[in-house]
Amino acid sequence: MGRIKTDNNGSRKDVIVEKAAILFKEKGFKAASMRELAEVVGVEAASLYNHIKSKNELLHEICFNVANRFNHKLDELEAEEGNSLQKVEDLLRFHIDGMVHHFEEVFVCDREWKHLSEPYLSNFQNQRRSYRKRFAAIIEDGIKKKEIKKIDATTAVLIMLHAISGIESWHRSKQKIDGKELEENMIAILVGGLKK
Amino acid sequence: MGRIKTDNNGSRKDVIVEKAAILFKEKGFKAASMRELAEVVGVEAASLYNHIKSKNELLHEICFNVANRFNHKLDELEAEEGNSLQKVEDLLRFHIDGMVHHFEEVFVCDREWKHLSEPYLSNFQNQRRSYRKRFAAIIEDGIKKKEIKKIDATTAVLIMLHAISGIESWHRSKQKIDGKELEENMIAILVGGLKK
DNA sequence: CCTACCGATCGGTAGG
DNA sequence: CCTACCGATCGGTAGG
Repeated sequence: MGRIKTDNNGSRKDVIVEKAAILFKEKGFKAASMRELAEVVGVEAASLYNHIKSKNELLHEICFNVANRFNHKLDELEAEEGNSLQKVEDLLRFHIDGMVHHFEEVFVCDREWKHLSEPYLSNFQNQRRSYRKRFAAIIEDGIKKKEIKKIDATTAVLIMLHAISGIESWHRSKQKIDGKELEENMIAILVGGLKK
Repeated sequence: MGRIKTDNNGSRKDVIVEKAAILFKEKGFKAASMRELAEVVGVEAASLYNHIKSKNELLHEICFNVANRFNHKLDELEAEEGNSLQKVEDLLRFHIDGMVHHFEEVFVCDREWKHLSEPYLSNFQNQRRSYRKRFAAIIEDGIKKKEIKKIDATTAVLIMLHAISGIESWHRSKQKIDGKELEENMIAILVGGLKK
């Protein structure tokens, strides 16, 4: 029953989520209205609800898409053997790449997750806390192995993740340096700060 | 006419702005309502308008208070002679101190300035751009004098300012390390990343 | 500083 | 996918 037709809704919903990310990034979740979103998508506001359940669903779709990608990357990294400093660099490059190439979703996930509704909000906060702990554990491991200078790992994680979210300003700037060059500069400074 | 009485409104308004900063930080500017603010202040919503002109006025009061403090600090720093790396460290410590001790206002200024109304919005964006350029100029000066490693100064500024805004997470965390220790760790990593 | 209230806009639903 | 519309809530004002 509807086996064939329902799947066609997939791409339509994807477009809505994608446009929502752009809109939420520009105006903020609360300030963005469903009527504006409808206009961008090219339908009446009421029609959006044939594809989505609520405005909140759009936000948690965006946030969990992003969170899942990062969690998956971290899973991979933890499974690898090797130098901790190299792992940190690898993860940073993944984050930088995310900010450069999936800017809107990552930005919305970073800045608008507070507006998630329960139970998604708690779930998200737990995942976020866990992610940071695992990231810090890699750094601590590196400190133990004398590959990384002795610093507070939690603070280091906090610095790195937020530093990367600064790529927002890079997107906005006019005399943009090249994305690859941005990445190399960020790595030089951030990884440089960890070296002994 | 009203020379004496009008000044009494000063402290009352200050309380409102202060409470507004806390509320805007917690819920975001758009999601925070004047009725909630009134409740926190301890009056009816309508009574707030005897002290302020609009919700927007609260936001630009907060944002420009913060911006003025930072601009003033930078003025001082530029007037000094001395080592560029030291100046950068000094400015970073000022920013860290701002995030630790004037958390709500700085946070709101950082994250909610987009909701400023014209002409304040344009004014704010200009000030912000100018501030970053002046900060970058100090770093470039340090590179020229071989006090700082050769990196893109604009990227460095972007990293530092955003890294510091990460202190938000520190405020939220339970097993908080000491404020002073946080500062030293941040300086070690960030300034460490600039050293040759 | 309060009571009473306005016009605008919001997210979302009914029904086709 | 649209027209028509609802209840709730918003920022703000009038008048005392």
